[in-house]
Amino acid sequence: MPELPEVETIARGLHKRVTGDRIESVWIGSKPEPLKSPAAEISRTLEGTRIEQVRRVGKHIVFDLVARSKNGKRQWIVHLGMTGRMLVATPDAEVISHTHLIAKLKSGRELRFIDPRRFGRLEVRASSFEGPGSEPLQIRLEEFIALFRGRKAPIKGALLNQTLLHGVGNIYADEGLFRAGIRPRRRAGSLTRREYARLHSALQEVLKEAIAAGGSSISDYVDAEGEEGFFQLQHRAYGRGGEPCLVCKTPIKKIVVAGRGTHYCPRCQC
DNA sequence: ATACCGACCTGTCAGC
DNA sequence: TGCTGACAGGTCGGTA
Repeated sequence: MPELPEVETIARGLHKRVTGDRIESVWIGSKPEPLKSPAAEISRTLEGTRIEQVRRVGKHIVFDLVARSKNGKRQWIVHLGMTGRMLVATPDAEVISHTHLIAKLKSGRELRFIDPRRFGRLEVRASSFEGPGSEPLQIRLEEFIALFRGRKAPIKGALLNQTLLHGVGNIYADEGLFRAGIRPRRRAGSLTRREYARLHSALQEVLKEAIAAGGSSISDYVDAEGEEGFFQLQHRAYGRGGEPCLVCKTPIKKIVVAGRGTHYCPRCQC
């Protein structure tokens, strides 16, 4: 589900609502599949800590936590997979199906992790989490070019590779390539300097606009307050297969690249 | 090292 | 109405 703008929106919402709160107890459901750390370790690590801040790294939500006694800094890393949600709820709110974790907070509120497809992952760590790749919103052009030089994979696939750039997923790869006028199947290493520059700024632009719109809600994305985003209304390529290009009216094509549904304009993108 | 492809899960929707 | 198959904001591990 969530790519950089959605995770950013969720992380900001969580930061606003739970910073300074304390995790009193943690319940983890009986199917502990969506975990990277063992369930007992997760509860033990979270319980009694104060939430110092919540932020996004790539597609991960990072909770920076401080234990009460020792100066034990620790982190709770959440990846939402395709369908994960992290909600702030009141205890009387109905516990919907596929709720895998509930953290009770001192304020009386709860953090709830819900994930129907269970592609999401929960992990606790002691050391600082850097994420697998570079931040799309921070990377400078030269470094951006260096990531893709020499690569034979299609540029779409390279954009999805989290060890290069982290945070870009299927929607924003398509939207970025559309805005940059570059076909998704072009070999990543074959772009001209001009094209890399266009892609670099197009990606940053679309990601920023999407954050400002609260992310894209296709079927089930909601932020920490349960609110939908509305950037899906501004998609120019993603999900528009067969519909006329907003620039030239040519029907948008839908193909498969790197195993993912891929949308592009055969006239505007070269 | 790099790239592809199926597997992992559940829900939904189109087509028959 | 109900079944089947395809598809979905993502990653991972095995294979070539």
